[in-house]
Amino acid sequence: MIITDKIESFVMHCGEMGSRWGFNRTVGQMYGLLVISKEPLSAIQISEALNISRGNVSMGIKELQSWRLVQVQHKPKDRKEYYSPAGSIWEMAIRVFEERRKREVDPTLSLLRDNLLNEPANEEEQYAQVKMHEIHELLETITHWASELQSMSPDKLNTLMKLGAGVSKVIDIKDKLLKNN
Amino acid sequence: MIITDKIESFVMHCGEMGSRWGFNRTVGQMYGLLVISKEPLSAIQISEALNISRGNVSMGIKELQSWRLVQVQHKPKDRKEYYSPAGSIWEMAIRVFEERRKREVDPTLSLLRDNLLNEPANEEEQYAQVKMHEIHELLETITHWASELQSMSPDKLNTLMKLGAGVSKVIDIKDKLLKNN
DNA sequence: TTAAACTTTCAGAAATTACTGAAACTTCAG
DNA sequence: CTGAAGTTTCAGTAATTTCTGAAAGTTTAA
Repeated sequence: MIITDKIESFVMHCGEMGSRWGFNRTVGQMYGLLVISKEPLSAIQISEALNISRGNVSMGIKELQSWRLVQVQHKPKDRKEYYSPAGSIWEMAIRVFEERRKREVDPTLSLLRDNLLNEPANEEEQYAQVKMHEIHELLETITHWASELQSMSPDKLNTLMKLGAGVSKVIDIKDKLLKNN
Repeated sequence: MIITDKIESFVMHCGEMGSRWGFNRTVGQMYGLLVISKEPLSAIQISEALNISRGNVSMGIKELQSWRLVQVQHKPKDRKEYYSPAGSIWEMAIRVFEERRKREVDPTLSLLRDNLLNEPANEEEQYAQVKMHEIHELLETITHWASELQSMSPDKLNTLMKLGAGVSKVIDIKDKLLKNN
């Protein structure tokens, strides 16, 4: 585990960004390290490379597993567990996206659904409910869309993204075709 | 500022989700409160409704302004500043999305760009660089796509989202049409 | 079984982040 | 000007989150 400057700067950056991405500094560093390491790493190697305690590594791995971002491997004649990133960069992005949706949006959707069941008791609540309804609708539309996109193949999705705003024109054409029929 | 149970549960929820959405508890509560309040609120009203100090409200408003999520208003014959959410629910979502991209993705893109300029010094770095390149490409594609989507009218975007995975078929049709010409 | 080699857990310490409240600052009516 | 009505700042404190390291737990080879 020789960590050169270049690798270190990337790993440290992942640490700094960690909390913005939804985990904490060391978990961010750990993931960064695993992603750019050619070989899977053992808990001890991670703890030495990042100067953190063995226990912390264990908790961090657990956290990364809850995000479905790491994989455990074993080497022959060795009882240690070795960790490596689960899936391609593309899958990593999908998973982070998906997990964040679960943590950031789903609880809100469920709260809103509950609140929308009761009749508003006064004018203030009436207004509040209208707003909650708007938010609910928007979040529903977005999550539904997101899950449909996720079900597309990476390949198709790539085409779609590269198409960019051009998709708007394609939709216009479709509308015209439909009218003519 | 009568806060009924229903309104309170929403506001408190925004508080709990606050840190996941990128700000802290009180900032989340403040924003939730502003969103479901029919009338703009003064700093004092916010501080009383949420039981937080006047100074904290000031800092929170500053934070929300940095996200471009609140607007200041004035009432005639009144020197106080009144705050209300900036823009529709739709715009709110766009802004949160945009600001988060700035904070969560842009710094990483710039780090990756810098790192990719130098030649890898050894095999480990070689591998690291390949990975960084993959990440860079993915993030570029996504941010570029996101900014194109943002430039579409809410209306078009809505059509697109409602179309969902169906967009894939539309693209297929387009490809066929192109081949025939 | 045993014990070595490993992993996990968790109470308490350390580090970080958020909040308060008082002082400093700003604005404006008289 | 002056001072009343407001806003902002920030040092110190409170609350929360993260990290450590030792103890408990697990697995497996012999």
